[in-house]
Amino acid sequence: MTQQRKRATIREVAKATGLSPAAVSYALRGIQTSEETQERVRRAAEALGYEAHPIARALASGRSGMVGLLCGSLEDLWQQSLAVGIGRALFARDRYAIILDAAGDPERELMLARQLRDQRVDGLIVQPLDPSASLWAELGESLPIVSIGDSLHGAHAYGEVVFDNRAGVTAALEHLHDLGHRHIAVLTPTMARTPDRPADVHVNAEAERLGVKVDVVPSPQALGAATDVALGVLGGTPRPSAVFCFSDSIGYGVYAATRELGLAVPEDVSVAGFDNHPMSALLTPPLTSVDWDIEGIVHSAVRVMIGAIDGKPRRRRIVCEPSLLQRESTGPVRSPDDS
Amino acid sequence: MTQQRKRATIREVAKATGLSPAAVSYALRGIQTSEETQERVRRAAEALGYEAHPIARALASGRSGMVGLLCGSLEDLWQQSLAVGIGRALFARDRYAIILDAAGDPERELMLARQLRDQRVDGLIVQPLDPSASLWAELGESLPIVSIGDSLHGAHAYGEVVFDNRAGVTAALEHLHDLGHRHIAVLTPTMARTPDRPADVHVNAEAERLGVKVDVVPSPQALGAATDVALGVLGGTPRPSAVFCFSDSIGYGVYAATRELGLAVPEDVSVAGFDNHPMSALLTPPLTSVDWDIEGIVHSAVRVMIGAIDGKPRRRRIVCEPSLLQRESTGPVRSPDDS
DNA sequence: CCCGTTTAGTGAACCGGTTTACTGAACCGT
DNA sequence: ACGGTTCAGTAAACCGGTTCACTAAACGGG
Repeated sequence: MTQQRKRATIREVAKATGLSPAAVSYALRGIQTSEETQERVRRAAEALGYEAHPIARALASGRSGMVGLLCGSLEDLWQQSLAVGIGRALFARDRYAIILDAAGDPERELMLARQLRDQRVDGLIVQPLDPSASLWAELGESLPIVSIGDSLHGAHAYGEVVFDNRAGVTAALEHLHDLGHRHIAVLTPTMARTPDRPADVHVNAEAERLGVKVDVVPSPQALGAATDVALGVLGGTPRPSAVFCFSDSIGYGVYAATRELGLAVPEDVSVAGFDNHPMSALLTPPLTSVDWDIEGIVHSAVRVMIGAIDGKPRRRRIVCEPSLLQRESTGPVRSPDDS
Repeated sequence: MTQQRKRATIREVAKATGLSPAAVSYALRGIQTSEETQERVRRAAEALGYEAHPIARALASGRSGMVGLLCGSLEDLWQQSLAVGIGRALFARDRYAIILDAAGDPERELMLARQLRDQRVDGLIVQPLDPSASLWAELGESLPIVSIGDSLHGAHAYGEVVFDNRAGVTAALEHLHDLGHRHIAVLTPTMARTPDRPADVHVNAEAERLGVKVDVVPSPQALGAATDVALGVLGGTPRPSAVFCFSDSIGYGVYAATRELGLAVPEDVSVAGFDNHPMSALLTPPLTSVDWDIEGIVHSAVRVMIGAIDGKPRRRRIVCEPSLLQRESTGPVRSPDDS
C-alpha cells in the first residue's frame, strides 16, 4: 500500500480552535454558529489543510454523494455524449456519477441496477432497456430514480425526461414521405425489444397514416455490426428508397454500407438519423437527423435528480420536443419505385 | 428524503448466528474462520438480505473502491471510448470510476486532480495535459497515479502506459512521404501545449529527416472548432497536399472542411489520423489512421492501477506500439506542388 | 506429558464526520 | 423580577463495518 500522508481530522481542527468537533462541523457548514466562529474555524481549517473526509461524511449523513448512471448501450455515440454530459453536470453540483453500461442486455441492466442499489448510491439515472421490469418499482422504494427516454412502468419513478418519440418519428417519416419515398427501412436498436415498444408502435402507426411501406429491422448500435445489418437491408430486393435510423450511430453504419454497395446518398438512397450527434453534421453528406437538445436533457435530468435527492416531494415529468434538422442525406426519390 | 428501507447490518447477522460481528466480517471475506462457520454465516446473511455497506467498509478499511479518471478532453471521441472502456474494466473488478473532464484546460486539470484527492479516491488514472506540473509529484505521495499517453515528470507516478508517439509519427509521415507529399499540415490538439511537447518534437525531427515541409497548427478537439481550423489551413496558399491529424476527431473536422472547400480526398488532399476511432473505418473515404489497440491500453492501465492499489511495489511502464492502418484517405500527390 | 504453535473466535477500539439531547447565557415583554 | 424563547455551543451516541490484541481450545513433536 502506498503510504497515505495522514490528513487533518475534524478533531484536530476542534483542538486548534478550542471548540468541540460538533461546533466545527456546524461552523464549516455555516449553521448553528456565529459568523465570527465560522470565520475562525475556516481559518484554522485552512491552516491545517483540513478537508472533510467524504466517506466519513457519507457514513454519518447517510448520503453518498454519488449517483448511478445506467446506460442502455454505450456503443452508441449519443449515449456516450449524454453520459459524459451528465457526469460533468453532476460534478459541477458536487456529486459524482458512476457510469455503467448495460451493453444492450436487459438482464445485465437489472443486475447492474441492483449492484448500484447495494452500493448505496443516492439516486439512479437510467436509460431503461426494459422499462417494464418490476425491479424498477422495487428500487424506486429505496432510492429516487430518474428515467431518460422511456417512462418506467408503474408510478414509482421520481422523475422522467421522456422524448416525444412520436413527434420525432412523425417529423422524419413525413419528411421522407414529402420527398416521395414510399418504401422505407427503419433500423431500430436491438436493445429493449419489448413487444409493444412505443417507438415501433409509432413507426407503424405513422407509416399507415402516410401510406408508406416500412420494414422495421433491429440493429445493434455498434458501428461495425450496424454496417452488416445495413448491408443486408440495402442489398435485398426490392431495395427501400430511404432508411430511417433510430440512432445516428446506426446511420453511420448505413453510410458505410452504401459506400460498400456503390450507392450514392441521397441519390440512390436517402438516410435519416435520430439524435443528431455532433459528428452527423460533418459527414459527407451531412446527415439529416432528429435533434433533441442534449444540453437540455442533461440539465433537466440532473436537476430533477438533485431535487429528488434533496427531498423535493413532487414528481417531475419533462417532455422533450424534437426538431428535424434537414441536411443533405435526404432527397427526392429518383426512380418511381416498388409498392 | 425518500424513505430508505432499513437494511440489515453486520450486528444483526452476528446476532442471528450467535457470533461476534468481527467473526461475521471475517467469515464473509473467507478468512480466519472455519469453512463450516463461513457457510453458516453466508446462509444467515442471505436470509436477512444482508449486503455489506460499502461506505462503512470504505471508512473502516481506508479504501474507497473508487478510482479517479481524469481525461484531458472528452470532446475527443477516442478519449470518450477510452473513458468508457476503463469505467467498464474497473467495474468488472469491483471498482468504480469517477470520470472527469478537464476540457482541454491544464488549470482545470490540476483543480480536478486536487478535488479527486480530497475525495479520497484510491488511485488516479490521468491523461495529462500538463505532464510537467509539480502537482503530480505532490499527489503521487498520497495516492498511486497511472498516466496514459505522456509520462509524468519526476519519478513519482506509479505506472504509465505510454505511446510510442515517435513510431506513430514516423509511420504516418513516412507513409505520406512515400506517396510523394512534401508539404504537410500537422494538426495537433490545442491542449497541453508545453513548449517541448514530445509529439511536436517528433514531428519536426521526422520532417527534417524526410525532407518535408510541415506546418504544425494547433487545433481544438471539438468537432466544429476543428473544422474551422482546417478551413484556415486548407484555404491558404500554398495549400499543403496532405494533412496529418493528431486525433481522428480533428480528422473528421478536416473532412468537413474539404467538403466545404470542394476538395476531394485523397485526390486533392490526403488526410491521415491518429487513434483510429471505430468511426474512422466507416467514413467516406475511410480514414488512414495510426492505431493503438485501445483494448490493450484499457487493460494495461487498469491492471497497473489495481496492482498499485493493492500495494504491489514495483513501478510499471508499458509502451504501446502503433500500427498504421492504410485506408483510402491517403493517396499519391496529384500535381507537383510547392517546396 | 509438557510446551510451543496454529486455529477459530471475541471484545473493544477505531475510522471521521453528523446529529441528538441538553445546557448556560443572553434577550424579551410585562 | 420572572417565566419563556432564542442563540451558541457541548458531550456523547451513532453510522456500520474493520482490525488489533488477546484467549481458549486443538494440535503436534519430542
